Formats: sequence, C-alpha cells, structure tokens
Amino acid sequence: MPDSQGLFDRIDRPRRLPDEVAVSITAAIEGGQLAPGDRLPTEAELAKRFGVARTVVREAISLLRYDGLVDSRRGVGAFVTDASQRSAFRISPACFEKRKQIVQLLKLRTWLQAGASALAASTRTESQMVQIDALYRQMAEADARGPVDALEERVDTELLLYRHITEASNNPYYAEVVAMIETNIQNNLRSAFLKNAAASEFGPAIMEEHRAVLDALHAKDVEAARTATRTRFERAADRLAARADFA
Amino acid sequence: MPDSQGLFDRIDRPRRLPDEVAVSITAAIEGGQLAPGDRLPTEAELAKRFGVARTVVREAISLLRYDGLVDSRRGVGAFVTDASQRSAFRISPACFEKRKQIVQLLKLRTWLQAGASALAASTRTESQMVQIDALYRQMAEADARGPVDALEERVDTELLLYRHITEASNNPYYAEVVAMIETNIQNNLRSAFLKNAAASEFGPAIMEEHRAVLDALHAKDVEAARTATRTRFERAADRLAARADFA
DNA sequence: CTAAAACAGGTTGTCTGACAACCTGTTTTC
DNA sequence: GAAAACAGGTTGTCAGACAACCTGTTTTAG
Repeated sequence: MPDSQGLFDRIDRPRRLPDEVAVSITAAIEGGQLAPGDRLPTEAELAKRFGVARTVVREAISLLRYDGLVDSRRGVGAFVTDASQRSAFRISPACFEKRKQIVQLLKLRTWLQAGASALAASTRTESQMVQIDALYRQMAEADARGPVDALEERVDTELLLYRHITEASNNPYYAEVVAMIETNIQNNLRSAFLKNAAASEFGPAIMEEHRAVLDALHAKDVEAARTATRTRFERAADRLAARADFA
Repeated sequence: MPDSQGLFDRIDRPRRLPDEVAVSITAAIEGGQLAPGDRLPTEAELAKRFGVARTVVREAISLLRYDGLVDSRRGVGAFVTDASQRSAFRISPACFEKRKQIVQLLKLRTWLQAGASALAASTRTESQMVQIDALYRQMAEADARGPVDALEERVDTELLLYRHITEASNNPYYAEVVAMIETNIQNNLRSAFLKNAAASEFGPAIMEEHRAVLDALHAKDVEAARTATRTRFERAADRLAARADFA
C-alpha cells in the first residue's frame, strides 16, 4: 500500500487558543492598529479582553517575540518592533486563500529555483550529478508508465530531483529557504498539482523541459540552467493556472 | 543627534528560560538524538529534567511547533516531524559565527537581490522608477560628501535604494524574504559594513556599479539588471571578505 | 464467543493564584 | 539638592488543579 505520506492525514486540527490570540495580535500589528514602538496592553489586560488565561496570552506573545514582531522587557511591557527586526520568513495557510497570492508564491518559487539551478551549475560535484541523473531516469521511467499507474511516483520523483539540484548549489541557506517554500506549496496545493500532473505534465514534451535543465547542469552552463529551470516552472505554473478548477 | 537606530542598543538581554529550553530541544532534533516520528518526553518529564516549570517547557515546545519542528497532539504527546513540515525560514545569530557561513549568507543575499532586480526590471512602474532615481541621487550626494561626513547616511541610503528596487518587483513574498535576510545581515554585520564602506565603498567607481543597475532598470533589461546587481553585491562581498578584521 | 461499552491511566490544553525580578516615578531622608 | 528608600505596576517563573482527549484494558451485553 503506497500511502507514502500526506494522503488521508489529519485535517481537523483542534484549535489552540494561543495560536488564535497570536494571529489576532499579529493582525492588529500588520493592520496598523499597533504601530512600531507602541506598547501592547499588559498580559493581564489582554487575558481579560480575550477571555483566556494569562498563560495563553504569554504563549501567544512568545510566538510574536520569536518572529521579532514584538520585544518584551520584564517590568516594563511588550513593544511592537519596527519592521527591521523581523527574524523569520514564513508562509501561512492564509497565503493560499487568494488566487493572486498563489500566483505570486509560484513566481517566487520559480525564480528561487531558477537561481538554485544556476548556482548548482557552477558548484555541483560529479557525484551530485550522478545522483541527479539517476533521479531523472527514475522520473522518465515513471513518466513512461503514464498518469494512471505512476502519478504519485512521477510527481514525487520530480520533487526530489529538483531538491537535489537545489542542494547541489552547496549553499545550505539557499537550499533551506527553497525547500521550505517548496514544501509549503506542496502541502497546500498537492491535490491541485496531482490533478494537473495527471492532465498535462506527462509525456515526452514535458520531459524535454526537464532534460534541458539537466543538460545545462552537465555543461555547467549557468545561464542555460537558469533559463531552462525558469521556463520549466513558469510553464508548469501557467498550465496549472489555466485549469478552471484551480483554487 | 543622528542616533537613528541600532547604535548603543541593549546588548545584554536577560536570558529567558523557554528560549534556552527551545534551543536545547532543537539541538537534540537537529543533532539526531531525536529522529522524525520520535515522541518527545512528556512535558512533566522535560520540566523535571531541565529543572523548570511546565509552563516554561510548554512555551518552548510551542515555539518548535510554530516552526513545524514538532507536532503535538492532546492526550498523546509531542512528536518530531519530518523535514517536509518546516514552515519557517529563519536566520539565527549562530549563522554569523563562522566565516564560511557568513560568506554563504552573503551569497544567498546576492543572488536573491539579483533576482529581485531582474524581476523589478520587468514589473517596475514609472512612479517606482522615479522614487528609485531620487534615492540614487540622494546616495550620490552623500557619496560626494565622503566617508568622514556622510558614512551612515551613505550606507542607509544604499540600503533603502535596494529595498525599493526589491519592492518594485511587485511581489510581496519576494520582497519580504529579501528584506528579512538583508535586515538580519545588517543587524549582525553592520559595524563590519560601516568600516568597510568607509574604506572601500565610496567614490565614483563604486557609484558606477550602482549606476549600471539603475540603467538596466530604466531600460527594463532583465538580464542586465540581474548581472549588474549580482556583480555589485559580489564585489562588495569580496571587498568585505578581503578585510583582515572581518569576522 | 464476539462486539460494544465502560473504565483506568496517562498526556496535552487551559485556568488560577502566587511570588520573584525588574522598571519607573514619587517620596523621603540626609 | 542629591541620594536613598518606597510604592505600584509589569513580565518571568513556579506550583497545582482540572478539563479534554487518547490508548489499551476490562467489563458487559448480545
């Protein structure tokens, strides 16, 4: 049974109070009701207003502090920091609510992945190239079996292929940020990707798009790697966006 | 008094227990003592082992959950997630400890910024271009006054200039991730940047590097914008790395 | 004998109250 | 007039309790 992952996983996560308080305060900050430098209401005050215990408020504020949205000082209070203190980049599920946002996320992904390929073209090692080639063959084999028999394997292998390419950039930070974005897009859009893959991402023409990326990596051609990767992901995004049932 | 920011700011932040517990558990996860799927010790157990109250442990775990490192279920326990669940990209101060790490961060910054310029070259509006030009003039004016009189202003204006360019990509996600990285690099390396700017980032030759970026944006030349930006930041990073007193 | 229901123990989520550490402005003291 | 003591408020930590929930076991009903 190739359940692998993500299929039938828990969907109805029980709400957690601190999270809700956190998004509520975050909204107040990003909405402008709380400007940088402003002091938040005291924890006791917030607890009373939200109707929760202070421990809940504390956990919420601790999350905001973690991302650098607020800074709290014992004996004084918690203050909204200015935007130059943000210490995390995160993609919330809310980013997938509007179609325009999704398109922008896909664009971000496309460009970062293109940059990763370009970097990899100049920094890849031989053994990394061997692994990449092996993944490509595995993908081609799954592709040949067609969308009915090898849908999931085809999509997963492609994912793995580009993850390996990204890691061949040999820059752990670049790899980490790309992987994080990629992962979040997958987790939120996987069903859309699967449907789309079944409909339009199989076949020799598509494989040719991937082939071009590999060729560029083989040749250590930075610009070709960028262009090929960018083209490949842009087209895939276009084909996805063209689907009527998307988002 | 142009204290502006960051000068003489609080350095000796009082340690917070939950943060320390969080890094301790994180280390256990990233170090491999706790593998994906493993269950963490119970909160009570952790509290006893760390010698702190359960509220402290709870806050720590809530941070890890926020980043997608663990997933906790009421009545069952907290489990280490696999790497495909990470939901945040963050740059910790630890990233600035080793010289190699810093170089890789600067490279990441360079490439992302180059991508942002390239994007901006095709998406910028006229009014954005006007603003960018104005910032460039302001920077040129500060540059002319030299490192003795206008050091901070010169550096800050340059920062602002490239932030505006990034925002001209008109992709909020791209802008956000670049701004976050840029901000963290600045916060941790500002003194190094200042010293370096005073020594080697002033003068017509340097301004010409920036000019090339602006020209490409004017011409809406995507490739030229990328190349010019990349060249500019790579050279700056090289000049910085060449300094003996760096890191 | 089997399947459903009740039970027991353990774990996370939330609440409450308390006190320590700390900050700020005021008052008192020298 | 300056330093010291004081008072009130706020965050950080601790302790204990109970609710909500999960899992495996035992009991019960058929």
